[in-house]
Amino acid sequence: MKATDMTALAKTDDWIDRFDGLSKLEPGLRNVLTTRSHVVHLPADSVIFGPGKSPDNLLLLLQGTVRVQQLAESGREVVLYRVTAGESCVLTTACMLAYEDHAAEGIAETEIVAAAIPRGVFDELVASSKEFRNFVFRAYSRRITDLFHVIEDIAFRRMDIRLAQKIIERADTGVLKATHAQLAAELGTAREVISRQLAEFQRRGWIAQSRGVIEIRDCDGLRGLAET
Amino acid sequence: MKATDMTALAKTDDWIDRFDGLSKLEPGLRNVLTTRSHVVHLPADSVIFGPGKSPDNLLLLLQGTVRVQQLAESGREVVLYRVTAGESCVLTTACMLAYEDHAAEGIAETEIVAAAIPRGVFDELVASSKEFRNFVFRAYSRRITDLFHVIEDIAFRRMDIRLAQKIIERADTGVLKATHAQLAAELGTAREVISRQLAEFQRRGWIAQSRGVIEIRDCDGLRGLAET
DNA sequence: GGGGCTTGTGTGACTAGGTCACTGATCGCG
DNA sequence: CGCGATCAGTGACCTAGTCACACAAGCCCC
Repeated sequence: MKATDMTALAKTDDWIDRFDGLSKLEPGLRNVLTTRSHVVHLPADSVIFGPGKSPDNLLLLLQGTVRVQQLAESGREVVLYRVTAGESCVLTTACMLAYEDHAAEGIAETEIVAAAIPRGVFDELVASSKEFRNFVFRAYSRRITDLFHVIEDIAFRRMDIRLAQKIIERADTGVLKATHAQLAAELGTAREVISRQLAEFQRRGWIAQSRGVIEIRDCDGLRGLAET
Repeated sequence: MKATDMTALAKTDDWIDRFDGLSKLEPGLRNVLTTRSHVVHLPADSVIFGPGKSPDNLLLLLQGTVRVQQLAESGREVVLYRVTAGESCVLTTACMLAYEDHAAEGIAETEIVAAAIPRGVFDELVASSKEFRNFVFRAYSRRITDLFHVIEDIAFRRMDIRLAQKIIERADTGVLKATHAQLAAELGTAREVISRQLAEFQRRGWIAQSRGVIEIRDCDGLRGLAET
């Protein structure tokens, strides 16, 4: 995205319409949102929140994606979910600040443009708008569903199936740029496990590999496994 | 709890004070709560909510505990968290109804007494009371923290440690009434795994077992493992 | 109070997944 | 070109989950 576009975004309130649940917001409240929030730009790899760093703004993502992951002391990680443009970071604000320190952190996967709503404004909007309340609770619901899904995956699903799904899901035009270590962190397992599974996928002709890149060769093969 | 006590509860509004975040609620709203919610009694093992059964009341637990667990198609389960007296079931209402069908279900572990707040009243209270909003968001926060904890446990912690912790946590006066199968469901693993671990604990003199009962013999031994 | 049922527990053999300690490959860069 | 850093492959070993059982303890119900 070019700087000029970003400036345009910052100066208009049309970003509100990018959020499903907010488009029907009462005009007066739209105004509150636009005048009392500010559009922020963050570079890729920024830590949005993390242990000891709770944000005091609710972020509504306009551009880019945020990866929310859980870290263990051992250094291993799992990706919990991703927040994409048009979504909000609810868990990470209203929630986080209220309770203890979490082992979860949110990281900008790309450059990011977001509308930051201060805590007070958030509270005010929740109080005054049914639309906004629905927006917030729907966002919560989605995230919690995501968490349930992660738990189910980790506890009950086989690694080979989860890996095949992940490859299909994240491969853009048949190519996925990621190291084995990154995929391991994504799925909450060890690098060696990924290496071995990918070697097997390759042996079966489903993928081709090179340093940091996986190329899908037989998507149906992968899909066959993924849908088991 | 006797029936007479329950009736007394239903007729007074003093249950509100059992909830930390609600005791300072504005008098008018206390009234809304008591007149427009009703106290319900449920027998043990009632399914409060589950796949295809989303509740349309927010439950505030006065007596008893609710176990929230995730089921897989395979039949295996994990316990996600428990709601105890003085807590609310937020995830299971505001959340559930909004989004897709979950694989999670809530079950009464004991006989239950709860205040049921209809959806409309909930919305009204969220709109009109900052106290109530904080109550709700704090409850969300706690639950989500619980979920994070479950994910961390399942993904990164060893079974023997988790089992030792669970025994300590749930053993009442040194005795835990539970079958191996129940403990397995609790921790999201297989019955055989529990049987083997318990056999090992017994061999070390930490516990004694009989059908459906585990008795702690050496709590320090268990604790030593649990705190690894 | 001895059958038969149901439910709970023990066990061995096997597979999947995670850990450790390496080696070798590839890349970027001075 | 050579060097350090990052990425990938491998074998040995351990933990955990699966499968297919056998066996044991309580529970009716004559």
